[in-house]
Amino acid sequence: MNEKRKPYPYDQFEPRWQEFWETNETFKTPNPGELGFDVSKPKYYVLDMFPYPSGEGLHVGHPEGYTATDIIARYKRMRGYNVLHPMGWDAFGLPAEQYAIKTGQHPRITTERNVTRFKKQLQRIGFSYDWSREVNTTDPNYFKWTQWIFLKLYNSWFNPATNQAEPVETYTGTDVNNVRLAYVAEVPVNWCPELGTVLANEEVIDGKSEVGGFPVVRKPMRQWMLRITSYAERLIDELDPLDWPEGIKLLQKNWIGKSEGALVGFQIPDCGLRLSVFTTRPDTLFGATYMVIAPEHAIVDAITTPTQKEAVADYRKQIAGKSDMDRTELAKEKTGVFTGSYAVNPVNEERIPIWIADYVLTGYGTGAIMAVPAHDERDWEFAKKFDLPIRFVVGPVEDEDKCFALSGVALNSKFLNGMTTAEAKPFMTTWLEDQGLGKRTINYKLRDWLFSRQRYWGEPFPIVWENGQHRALTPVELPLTPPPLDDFKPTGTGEPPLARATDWIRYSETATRETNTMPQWAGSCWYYLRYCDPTNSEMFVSKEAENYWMNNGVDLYVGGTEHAVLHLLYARFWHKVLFDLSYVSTREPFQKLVNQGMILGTDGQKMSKSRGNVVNPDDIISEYGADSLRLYEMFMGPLEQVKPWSMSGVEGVHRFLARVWRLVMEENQEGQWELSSLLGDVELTNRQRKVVHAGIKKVTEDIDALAFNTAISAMMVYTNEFTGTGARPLSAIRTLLVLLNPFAPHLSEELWQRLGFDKTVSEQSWPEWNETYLIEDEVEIPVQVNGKLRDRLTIKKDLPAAEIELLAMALPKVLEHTDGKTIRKIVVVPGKLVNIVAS
RNA sequence: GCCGCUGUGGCGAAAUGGCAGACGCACCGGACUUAAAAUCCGUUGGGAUUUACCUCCCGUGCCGGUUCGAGUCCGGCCAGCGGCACCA
Repeated sequence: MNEKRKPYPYDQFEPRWQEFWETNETFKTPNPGELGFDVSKPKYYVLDMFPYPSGEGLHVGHPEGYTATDIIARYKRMRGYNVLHPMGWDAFGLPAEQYAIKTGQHPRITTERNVTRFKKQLQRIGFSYDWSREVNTTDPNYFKWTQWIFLKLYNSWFNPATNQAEPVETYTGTDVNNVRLAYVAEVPVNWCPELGTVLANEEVIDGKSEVGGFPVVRKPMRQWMLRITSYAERLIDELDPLDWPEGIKLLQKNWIGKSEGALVGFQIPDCGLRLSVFTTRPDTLFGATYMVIAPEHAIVDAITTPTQKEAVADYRKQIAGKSDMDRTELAKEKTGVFTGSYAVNPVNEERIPIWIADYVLTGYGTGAIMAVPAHDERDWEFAKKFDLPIRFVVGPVEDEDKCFALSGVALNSKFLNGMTTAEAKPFMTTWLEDQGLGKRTINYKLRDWLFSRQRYWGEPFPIVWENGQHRALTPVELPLTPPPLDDFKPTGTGEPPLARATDWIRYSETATRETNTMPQWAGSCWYYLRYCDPTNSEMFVSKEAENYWMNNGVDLYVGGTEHAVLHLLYARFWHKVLFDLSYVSTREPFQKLVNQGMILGTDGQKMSKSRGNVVNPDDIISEYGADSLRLYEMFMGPLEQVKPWSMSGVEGVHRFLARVWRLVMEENQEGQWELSSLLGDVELTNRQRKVVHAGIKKVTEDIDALAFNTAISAMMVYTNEFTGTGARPLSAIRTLLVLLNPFAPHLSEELWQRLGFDKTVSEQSWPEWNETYLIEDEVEIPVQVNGKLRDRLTIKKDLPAAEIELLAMALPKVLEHTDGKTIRKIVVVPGKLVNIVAS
């Protein structure tokens, strides 16, 4: 019946300290110019990826990154920084809307309830967020500025001459609507009938929606787009100096997919048109034996001959009915139809047939290719299937029955013959340019960002339509809030749910509102800026606050890899636009990025409800306390690594914290905790002093390197050293509590207070170590024979190499193992080791 | 298929090119206890040999290389995980 006796009373003091921090606003960070701001301190901005407050509540993956940043935040404060460490909610999104569709409950209510729950859960872990800076993307005072930034995009264009965004007023071309960074286009989109909305390419996985896994089909629709492709070059180049994991940089680069090549024009004599293709292998032009264009290509009707008309029409119909997934599944087998027309290869005047095939994509390059079957796998397959000619123009050709897609030496190529691929490429490009047949070009895989959704629970576009023309609202008309609705269901026609709000739509006698909403990514594109100045009603962030906190960007940004190409690319894009328009002071938002590794279930599998292996942080806190949760999440292994959860591991760190507790406290006869009788104001022994200083050094260096697991090991070693029956020096315990504070803030504060030390631990400055205490005058070094450990030698640290050698050679073990052998070499690394090479 | 990451005890892991396995878990043994829990102390990579202290051999996914010396550096594989996937 008795509740299990707790090894230490965390359940009593943890809530007390959380309340203390809240009432005292311990972690409130003033802005420059505000009361309590200290100009003399340097700034540090440490940021978490804010969560989507789902109905499920927090899972143990969240506190992993959040604990890491909290340790850094607390540590940096103790090291004398002004620390910005905020938290907020990325609260627009599909789950709340789906729930609303099912229950009729307004998404705002669901969202508020989830936010409250998330916040409570986070506060139970004792994070040192400045909650006065909390932001919520669904708050009109927040999305007012999301809409405002959208208007900046709408009212800007990318000037290639200056390589940056400028206000549309500087554009001198004919139609500004062709260059706006936010524009409307009729494009083939990923339409998800089940969700009743279109999705970005990034939100479609294997032809299914990322959310829900519903089928997605291609369908042309009128949509809002953001011209992110203008920034492709800068998004690649400006990645270089950032302190990000190389893998993530690479992921972004591959996503943007830059490739250099040439545009080549092919004449079609029969209709007088010219077909332009993109190729990265202009050196293989002599091997182009046919052409392929995408079935959707605009030129198809014009070039199809009467005899092929029916076949082409059939094929196009067949392709149009296929979803992307079907296409992928059928990718193994090439399909296509001959158009009946021929083009002329500009280098050799050869007539080559033009086909249509769905292996050529509309959206990339010009939607047309020159096929060089001898040197391209896909063209090879296609040529084999339809019996088209194959001509090798790069050698050495070892097997005529295989495609040769590598670099080599040009052959059968007239003026290119003998050149290596690397030489032939630029030579041919220059030749084409000189002849007026083509030009050097760079192509990107990145497409413009499909920015509209047919949903209710998102930011409405600050746009009205009049006489078929779109026009921006003025900033004073913001925020534009969504209308109240009873029915949140998709209309099924592609018309967004907002279309049901007939009053809201009517802007004036002649103008109606845009009914699409922005995607969930919108709010997270700039939230880190809002934290700098969260309540500003005049600007999205004041110049002064932005200048101070964003100087050199966010200093540390921690989050999961799943955002490598979505959020992190979008946010960089918006930031660059704001930079170009002089609203922010840095080219890049996030100076240093760290990805925490996923936490798996105890079975080593990804945590999921269906597997039933989900660990709930609330349960861990109830049973072991918040400090144990924090400590375990950090002790599991390196932050960036994927690692499985272990309940006995939690108990392990829990026992460690209990040992720290009993270092200071002991239980009396009545079972009450009182200060340990072993505590004393005693001098440290040399050994203890070394342990203290080595501990400070290790913990400090490990925190700086984000190696929290080894920092915790070091504190365990430290604690074990003083856990004995001997006297416990207060000075050593005091230092331990300071080192422990960023990791286990509740326990360290509680013990600090019970010991009657000054103020709180949070207010202490970080301890320094003294290197001289770490130097031993005697060291034990290994003695090896032929690289194998044979004995050890304890010597004075600065003993000359010659003397070490003598001592080593006199060791019985050494004599034994070198007996009968010739000494070839003796390697002495003073203070490190001796290696005797004998044979 | 391409790109990236990771392979070390029974488990999570640690190790500026220099004593492999710190720290923790689990296991085993001991102390305390009427007993249990908790706590404290100790053992624990594998093998051979020995009464015992000892001593020796093997060992960081596999094969090779550089080096006095490789978990660490280089080359070639293999496996697991993640990303991209007809991008011309």
